[in-house]
Amino acid sequence: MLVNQIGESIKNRRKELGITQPHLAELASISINTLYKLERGKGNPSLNVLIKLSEVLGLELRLEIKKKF
Amino acid sequence: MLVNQIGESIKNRRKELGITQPHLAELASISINTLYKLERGKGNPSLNVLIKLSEVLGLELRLEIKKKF
DNA sequence: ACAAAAATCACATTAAAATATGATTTTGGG
DNA sequence: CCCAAAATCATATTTTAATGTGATTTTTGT
Repeated sequence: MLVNQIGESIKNRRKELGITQPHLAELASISINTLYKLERGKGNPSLNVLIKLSEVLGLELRLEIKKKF
Repeated sequence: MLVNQIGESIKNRRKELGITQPHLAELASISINTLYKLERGKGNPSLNVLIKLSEVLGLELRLEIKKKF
């Protein structure tokens, strides 16, 4: 999973839940700037940021063995 | 998934493949110090570091909707 | 048992993420 | 159409991840 794909997933999930960037940022205790960059595929977020967002959004981060093709 | 769980997964996968920290660090183009900390659950690795390691280790990072319980 | 490599750890430095702020553009509801 | 909120973006500052180095401990192969 690439950086911009993660950003897309976060954004889509946020939209599904009908929350704004400012609201999500506050719920996850991160700055709106960090969230904005992440959603746009800019930057290189830390694992903690991803984990915090996952918790708020009801997502889970998994590291699995890649299926061949 | 928590930070130390990710570290464990990386370490376990590395052992499975029979690679050393110095070797994996070189293959993934990260410092052994960063890898060491990650495996020990210390620190807060960036997404790029996780992606690089995933590629070398044949893992994939996924962000899924959490199953209830 | 020995030696060499690997792993663990501390510490200092560098690079970059995270934040804060303010400005501009876009969007959505009334 | 308005206008207020949201989103986008740039820039500066603060915080911290990533690195480099060296030392110590642990593991592993012979």
